Amino acid sequence: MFNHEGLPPGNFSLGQGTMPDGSSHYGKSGYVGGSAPRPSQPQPQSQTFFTFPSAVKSEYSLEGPSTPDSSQTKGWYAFSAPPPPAEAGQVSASHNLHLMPPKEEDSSCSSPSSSSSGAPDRDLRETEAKYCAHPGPAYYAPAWTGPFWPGLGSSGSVPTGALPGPPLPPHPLQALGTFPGPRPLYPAPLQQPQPGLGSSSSSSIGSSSSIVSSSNVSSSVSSTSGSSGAASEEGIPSSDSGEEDTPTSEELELFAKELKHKRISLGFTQADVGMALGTLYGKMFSQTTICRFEALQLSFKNMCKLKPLLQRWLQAVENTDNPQEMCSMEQVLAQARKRKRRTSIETSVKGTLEGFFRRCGKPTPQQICDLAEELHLDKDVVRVWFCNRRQKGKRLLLPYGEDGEALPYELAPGTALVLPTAAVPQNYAAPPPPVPPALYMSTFPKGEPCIPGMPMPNGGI
DNA sequence: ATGCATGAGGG
DNA sequence: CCTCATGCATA
Repeated sequence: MFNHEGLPPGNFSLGQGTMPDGSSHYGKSGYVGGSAPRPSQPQPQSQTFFTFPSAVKSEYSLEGPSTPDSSQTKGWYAFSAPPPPAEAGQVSASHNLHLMPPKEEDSSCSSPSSSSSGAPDRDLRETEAKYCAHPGPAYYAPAWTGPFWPGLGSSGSVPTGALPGPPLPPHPLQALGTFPGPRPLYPAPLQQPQPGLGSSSSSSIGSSSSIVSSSNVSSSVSSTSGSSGAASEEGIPSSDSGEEDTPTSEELELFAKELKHKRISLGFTQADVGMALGTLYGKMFSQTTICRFEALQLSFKNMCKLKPLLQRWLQAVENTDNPQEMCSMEQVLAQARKRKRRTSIETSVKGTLEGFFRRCGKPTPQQICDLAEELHLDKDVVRVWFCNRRQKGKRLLLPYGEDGEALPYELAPGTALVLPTAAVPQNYAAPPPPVPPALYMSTFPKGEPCIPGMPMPNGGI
């Protein structure tokens, strides 16, 4: 029934066959690891090393120059884990350990909403049933199609007109019109005090604090504002004049479109914009983020937070003679932070994970562990996969209130999933459920019910 | 455009 | 551990 909890951590992947083949990429070694001169970032990496919670954390390795095959160990554990060779576990385990995921039947999904208890499981809405007793309509697919922004859809889509013209406030930025000629990419590489913008700031959209202050960025800007530090607080956001306070979904959507449009017209890439923000505010963003912004794939809060910045950028480029100046530079930062190689999960494995996810969006550590073993993946990989999957689910399904509040509406099983057509960003036009159905079921024996939002008690850590 | 990863924060 | 905001690496 249950399994050993004490799985040898570290060794999942060591097994031989697993990773190597599956994930093809490893060979590439994009990283050169050490050599990079990294600008030491103020990251607290240190702790990482020591913490090793579950022992599995050994990944990264800069495998240095050579790691080729000799060790065959999959490339990534440079210092591969601890040696607890519990190989026995591997093999034998394979059969005795069965993940006990959620019992497929009823328990798990049956009442998706049964959670009525008020459980706010916003995510996992998609969980449905395919696997549940009834074959029902697999809502799964539909789920993906949707766009996400609640308000948007409703509006019927956007008037796509010109923006209402949010009053973009006259900002210091305008001063930018005349930039300091050579825009320094980043004001200050090392020092990034952006506590404000950081994730945490999320809390306050408008209130985000220090944005500008970071550095000289503002050589010109700051001066304008005068009070750099303090000002920052109000500076950016607020001044924007009251409007930035929580824009509606429609506004965000319109803005995103406008941004994209103008950006393209001006010939800028998403990366350029992200960088420009760095020059303007000292907080740079990646192409990824800009892309997601344009596609409305960020959380509502996050969108709200970024909008003012982008808005200012837009104004700046529009007002300047040579926009080119704002971007054009090229990415420089090579983050030398060694990052674990990106794991490439095989499609079939992904399908398995998806199948599991549908029944249980939040597996317990034990389940993760078992699943990892079963799939021959690192436990952390599995854990992260679920985290990302949940995040993705939310991103796509979570409805927002017009005013920005997330409305916890519970969807009736069938209804909600069918998202209202909204202005769909471009993606996901027709999302054929990427998951190959069935097949997986068998894999998981049913164990206890896994309620989507709740961690099972027993699974415990 | 997206998938997987990292890290800060919160519990 | 989880969520969230972000970003590198990739497809």
